[in-house]
Amino acid sequence: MSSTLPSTSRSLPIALIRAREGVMAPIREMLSETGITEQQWRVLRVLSEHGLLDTTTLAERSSLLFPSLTRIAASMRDKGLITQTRDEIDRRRQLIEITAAGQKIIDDRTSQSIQIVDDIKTKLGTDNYETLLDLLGLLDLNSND
Amino acid sequence: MSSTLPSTSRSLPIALIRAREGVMAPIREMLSETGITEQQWRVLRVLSEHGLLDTTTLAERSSLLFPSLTRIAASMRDKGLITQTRDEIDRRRQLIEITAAGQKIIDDRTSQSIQIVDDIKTKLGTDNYETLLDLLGLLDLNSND
DNA sequence: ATCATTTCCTTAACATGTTAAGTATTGTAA
DNA sequence: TTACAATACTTAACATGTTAAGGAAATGAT
Repeated sequence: MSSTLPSTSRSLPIALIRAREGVMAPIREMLSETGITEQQWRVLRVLSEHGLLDTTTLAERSSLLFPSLTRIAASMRDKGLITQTRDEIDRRRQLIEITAAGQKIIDDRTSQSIQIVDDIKTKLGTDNYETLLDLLGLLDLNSND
Repeated sequence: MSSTLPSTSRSLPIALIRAREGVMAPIREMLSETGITEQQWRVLRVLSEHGLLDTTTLAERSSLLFPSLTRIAASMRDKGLITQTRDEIDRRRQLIEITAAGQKIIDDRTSQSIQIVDDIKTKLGTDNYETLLDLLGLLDLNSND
């Protein structure tokens, strides 16, 4: 198909990193006053949306590797943002739930978050925004091609 | 524009992370035998394309933060993949260049890299691939909107 | 010339990414 | 029931991401 590598300025991995920087910059700014990281925000969002989850499912839905989530969950438990309990039926499993304090971090920033998403939609155009999500979905390993 | 946050399954930051996973998986597999990381590969690619570069320009073109590049460059120098020299005119600057050993790592894997890119183009379709790069470019902070 | 500012880079500290090895519990099959 | 395999995590070790502080050289204003 091609006979040469694309210029690094037209490289998909680099484009993905830079796009992520652009998207995350305002979110990070929003979170700077909370003392939580972008990853912890993602965990809170997933827990808020799905309720009680085991660690494996939480890792998958928040796109975090297991060892990262182990550390992040410990840190979030210490901050009182989540609770961890053992599944009494399958004692290997750990069940994680958001606390009121964790939910409040989300609730207090919902309108600001919506504004950030809307700014991106405006920048791209809504059609392009949806197209972009669809194309990115095609690259996802764990999707059904 | 919107009144609710998107579901986390339709979140742009998460979609970007997952797409990156999908794109990088075969590249990581390719690099596993070399002992260099995905970031070091990026540095080699940029240096190979642009020749001698100062650290600031190299960081920008390889999309690495300065402190990361400081560590990565030290490690790559120790491995003999790059050389670091001081700019004699502006002695604050450091000039970095790829070595023959570094270039060989690229040369030995060029066809395999092209194949990986082609696989992605095939998966998306070439038009979609170009569209995706263009849309991602719109999200880049440092681009001229 | 001198001092403050800016630029270019390094170091530090902590969080996460990544791979591999380890532990405890459950499932399975002889 | 016992031994082997699989599952659900945890820990370890090292690399990178991220923010803040620091150091050295150049620039600019006085």
